[in-house]
Amino acid sequence: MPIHIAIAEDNSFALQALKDRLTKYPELVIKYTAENGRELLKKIKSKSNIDLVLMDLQMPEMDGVTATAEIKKNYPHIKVLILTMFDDEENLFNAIMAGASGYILKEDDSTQIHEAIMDTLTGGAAMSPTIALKTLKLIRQPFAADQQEKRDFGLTIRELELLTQLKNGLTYDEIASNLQISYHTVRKHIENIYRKLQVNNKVEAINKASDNRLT
Amino acid sequence: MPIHIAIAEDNSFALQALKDRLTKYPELVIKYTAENGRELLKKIKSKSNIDLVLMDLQMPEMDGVTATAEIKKNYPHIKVLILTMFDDEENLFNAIMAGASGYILKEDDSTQIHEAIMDTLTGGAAMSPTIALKTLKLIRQPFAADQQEKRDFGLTIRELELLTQLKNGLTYDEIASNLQISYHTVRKHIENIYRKLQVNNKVEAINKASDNRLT
DNA sequence: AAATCCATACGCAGTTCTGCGTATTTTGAT
DNA sequence: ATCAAAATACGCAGAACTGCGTATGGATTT
Repeated sequence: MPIHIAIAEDNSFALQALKDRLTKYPELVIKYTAENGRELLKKIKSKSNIDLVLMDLQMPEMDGVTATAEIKKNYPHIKVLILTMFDDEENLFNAIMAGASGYILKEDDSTQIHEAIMDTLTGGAAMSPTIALKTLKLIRQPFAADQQEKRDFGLTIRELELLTQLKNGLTYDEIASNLQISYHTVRKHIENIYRKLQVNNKVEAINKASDNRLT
Repeated sequence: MPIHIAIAEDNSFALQALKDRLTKYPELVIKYTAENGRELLKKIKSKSNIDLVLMDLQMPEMDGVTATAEIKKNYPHIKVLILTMFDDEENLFNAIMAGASGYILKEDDSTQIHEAIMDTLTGGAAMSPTIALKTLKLIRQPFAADQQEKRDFGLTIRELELLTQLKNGLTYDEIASNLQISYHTVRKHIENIYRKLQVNNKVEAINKASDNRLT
């Protein structure tokens, strides 16, 4: 069964190089190409249906992230694979957020490209280790806090104020000035906070407060 | 530089098969093995430092998910790669939540195992397309609206490791011990991190890293 | 071959933080 | 009005951190 592909790439040299690599797999049929996101969207609208888009990120008129978002909004069944270079992680991540199914490197050989396309169309996602790790970390975030029950440790209002100042990275002197109390008082409050939270330094106190949603 | 590895696997046949495949790469040094999570934790505590654990999921006494969580809590610098079969996605996902850096299939050949280990130790994550897609879907839900400007400040992988240790509230001495480098080196790294992030203390560095999703 | 970046390592001086003890004043509840 | 808790305040000693200068070896790039 042929796989219908569209390509968005403004650099004609890169485009040709990519097309050359795809010819090795006859089932990969390039239906049309575009030089930017806006042109791609027009062609998707007017031409025949496609299964997958290979999408560059930096393009004039409309960039790849925006184009990806538009495609997923209007044609959610079309998969988007991002064409990228190693040093473009920021946009790449945005593209994944916008709905891309993964990405391939511009220097990938035909085998790797084919594999990424197949992974994508069979219900997977093509992702480099670096991007994979970023997503793992993001995914862990909201769950980490829910794992343990939250306590309030009997902190007073004033102590919570101090904790907020600590969290902002202020020194004891700065906190004293902010709250209009002496350095010594700041210290005593923080001693009490540490005892209640059972920690021994700023960072631990901040983490524990954050884990328990005290600040 | 040798990579120090521990293995937790209760099936002696599978263990031997894995060890055989690792011998192809002399830099991968198996420091010790364990038949369950509890035994592994004991050995980590009592024996020399390791870089990475290859972890089975189904084990008696203490399963791989629990063991992973324990390791990441107490030794966040140790990477965990899960040993799994294709039909084990549920636990696998839990393991990733618990802090695993990725996984390898029990039937992977030595090349794939080596690649996964290297990906992991150089700051990436080893993930199959199937698992990758699961994480992508999860990640898009809660954070779709979250597109602020993020920078990476040119931090190196090593510096990001240091940042993670800082975030956990460790002292310089503890970090030095965890990463097996001198106290002086820890300080120099942190000085460089502060300069790149343009901050002057731990708390500010941690906040800035967190704001920009560096950790 | 030279230049650059990265990771490693050390010392000095100064700042900031932490634990412990002590003490007075203010506030709120009985 | 009294009692308890909370907030305020001070000093000492030691631990931890920070800024700055310097240096070396390895890896990468030019």
